Amino acid sequence: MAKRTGEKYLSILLAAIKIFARYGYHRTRVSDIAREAGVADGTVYIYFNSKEDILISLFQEMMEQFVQGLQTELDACGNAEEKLKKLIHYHLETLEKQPDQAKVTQLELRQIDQSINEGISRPLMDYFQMIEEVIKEGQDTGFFRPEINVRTARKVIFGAIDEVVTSWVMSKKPYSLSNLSEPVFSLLSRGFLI
Amino acid sequence: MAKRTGEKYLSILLAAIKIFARYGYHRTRVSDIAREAGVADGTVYIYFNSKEDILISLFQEMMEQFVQGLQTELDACGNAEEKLKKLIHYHLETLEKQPDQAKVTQLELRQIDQSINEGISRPLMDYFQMIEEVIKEGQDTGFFRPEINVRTARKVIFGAIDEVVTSWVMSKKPYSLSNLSEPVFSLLSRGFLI
Amino acid sequence: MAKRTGEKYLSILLAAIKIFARYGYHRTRVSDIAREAGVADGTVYIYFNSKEDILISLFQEMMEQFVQGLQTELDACGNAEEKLKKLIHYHLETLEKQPDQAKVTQLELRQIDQSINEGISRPLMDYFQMIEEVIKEGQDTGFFRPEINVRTARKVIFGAIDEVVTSWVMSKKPYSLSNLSEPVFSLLSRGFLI
Amino acid sequence: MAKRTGEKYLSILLAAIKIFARYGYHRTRVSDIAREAGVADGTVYIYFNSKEDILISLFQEMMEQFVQGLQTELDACGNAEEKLKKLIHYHLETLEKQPDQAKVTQLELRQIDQSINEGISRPLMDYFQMIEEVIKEGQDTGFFRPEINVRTARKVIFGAIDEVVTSWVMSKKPYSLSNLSEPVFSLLSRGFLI
DNA sequence: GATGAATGAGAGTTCATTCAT
DNA sequence: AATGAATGAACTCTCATTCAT
Repeated sequence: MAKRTGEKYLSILLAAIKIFARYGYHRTRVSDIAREAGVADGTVYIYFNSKEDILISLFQEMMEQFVQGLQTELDACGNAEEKLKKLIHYHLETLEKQPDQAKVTQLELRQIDQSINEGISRPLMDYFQMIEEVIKEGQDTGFFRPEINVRTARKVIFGAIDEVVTSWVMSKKPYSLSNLSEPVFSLLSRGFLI
Repeated sequence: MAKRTGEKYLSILLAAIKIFARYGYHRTRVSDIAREAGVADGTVYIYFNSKEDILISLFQEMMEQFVQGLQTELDACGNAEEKLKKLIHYHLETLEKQPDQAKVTQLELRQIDQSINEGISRPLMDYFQMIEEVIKEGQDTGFFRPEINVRTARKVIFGAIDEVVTSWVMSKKPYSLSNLSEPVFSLLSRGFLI
Repeated sequence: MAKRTGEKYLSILLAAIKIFARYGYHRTRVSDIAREAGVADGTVYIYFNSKEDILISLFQEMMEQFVQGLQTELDACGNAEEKLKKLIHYHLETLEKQPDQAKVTQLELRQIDQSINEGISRPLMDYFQMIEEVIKEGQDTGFFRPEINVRTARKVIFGAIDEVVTSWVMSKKPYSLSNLSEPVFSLLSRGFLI
Repeated sequence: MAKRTGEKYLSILLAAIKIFARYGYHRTRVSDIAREAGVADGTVYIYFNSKEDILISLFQEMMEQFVQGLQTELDACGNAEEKLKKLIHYHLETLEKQPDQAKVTQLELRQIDQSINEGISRPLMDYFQMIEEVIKEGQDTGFFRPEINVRTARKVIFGAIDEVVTSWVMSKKPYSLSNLSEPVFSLLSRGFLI
């Protein structure tokens, strides 16, 4: 039923990022988004099924771009170690450059009933998949410890990066996020122990 | 204004954990909680200021217990390495034993407007503090790499554990959570590289 | 924010007069008015900001018509004495012909917090102004006693008429109100003394 | 059921005058009055049947005193003209000396559903009676015009005084109220005409 | 008599969504 | 496709009143 293409689709999406980031998901009215996008309230429902659908679509569009961009970057890397380093950097850098998106991703998106959310978890799965592939490659090529459980490792990596971003968003961003990619990588790759 | 002690305070809190875990924060009506607790709707407002206050108080009570229990455990450990291992294990084990609390902490709690939430971040700070102290101790005693930035390390550790728990909660818990403490510790302490 | 024009605006206003007069302001539910007006509950809030706003708007619309009609009548009078007579008669006659409005004006309107009510006092001021102008004219043309304080005189006149109406409304109207205009005028113009 | 005597009865009444005058009837909570009176919430219900009953009792006590005092004053007057003059003065002076009571009488009392209020109209009737008796006496003794309808005259007199007081209360009392008794009497007794 | 914790009915208002134009 | 007026379900919170102690 939802159209999901066209100029107005984009205006609404851009308006939504802005307004969600400013007021938060629950405090945002659909009419606020419509006004910011310069369309009528009803028009929003030509392009989206619901208010929640806007937020989810937002995330999907972002993830699609993110995953594509990440793939390109990874393809240019020589080995798994480089790839992991690149992945961390790309994640942090992308969100640093788009603070509204970062706010929506780290805070607003989590206000949606997680119980069902196919719409959120599916696009994430693609990213998770990529992380796991990097790990597997690292094991196959003898860079990473072979006894590591891939799935657990992925959770640790993603959780670490995600928390670093969340901290940054909540702290109102007084420091560079992408500068943290090196220490995060170092921690994850070499660990704490001497 | 809110009373915050007494038998009914506890009944309401226990009822809220159960109901929030079952239906989710937004789908829960205050009257649902009141009914489960066996009190009148109005009684809830003698002990709590608002529906949101219930959720936050829930978290605060849980964190207080958690932090206390963790402190006891850490005090019994010989060195920082052990402490870190214990911390990870305690975090996973505690939530595994209280799946309702885990659900509320990992999913429902994040549906509250993060923008203001002193009530959520303050108790977390205490936990963050403890993690950072373990790291510092590890550095002082020569177990952990001294060049590591303590704050970043804390985010990596907490993020990793938190993501492991979230995954478990969302997966409907078909596997043991506490069994993951060993691999998570191994990853964080030794890293990926061979 | 409130629209304040259109067909439905009027339906709601008319419904409100009827229902307020029948049940009283506090016992009337917004949904009662909506049903009587044949609109949805929410529609009321497109045209009015609040339940109180309906009552105040009601009064404002009535006063606007009242003041306009009165002006026309006064313009047709030859002198101040005639004007005062006409004013009293017009006031009593108007409310006698609109018993629902009379009830709302004399009883329900006064149940609103007087502390703030700009919305009530402003329209009244216009009427007070007209009364005072009649008095001044009477003094200028040598009909009325020149030493009389205009403001006090206005209060006496308005208070007298208002009380006569209130008595009539509370007595459930078993007698003609407009028939009292002659004796009221006589009392106010000539006084008690022989 | 209500006790209506005793030390606490009085404390509650005095507290109520103060709080009603300050916050208005509807914005006052029974617990506010109880706190001000230094008693428990439940105690209020030993002495009064309801919140409305407090307000009405307040008025009744005031009117009883008022009517008694007025009677004493009138008894000391030589003739009906003097009595009318005294009555107006006494009314204005009494409320001027008790501004909290004035506020409650002129504004808060009218927020009660007038439709039924026996409790308000009965005490008023006594006062109305007294006014009418003064008028009759004036007619009998040849001071007042005999053709005047007593009831209408009473409404005109009471309405005039009442409006003068209401204006004063709403204006936040920047002028002397009792000073107006002379001009009001002059207007009512001699009228407007030259 | 006095207390105050507990009750629970009650309604104004919001806003996502629809649909006639 | 676009509009925006209209809909009506949904729900938190207040507070007068009660009653066991």
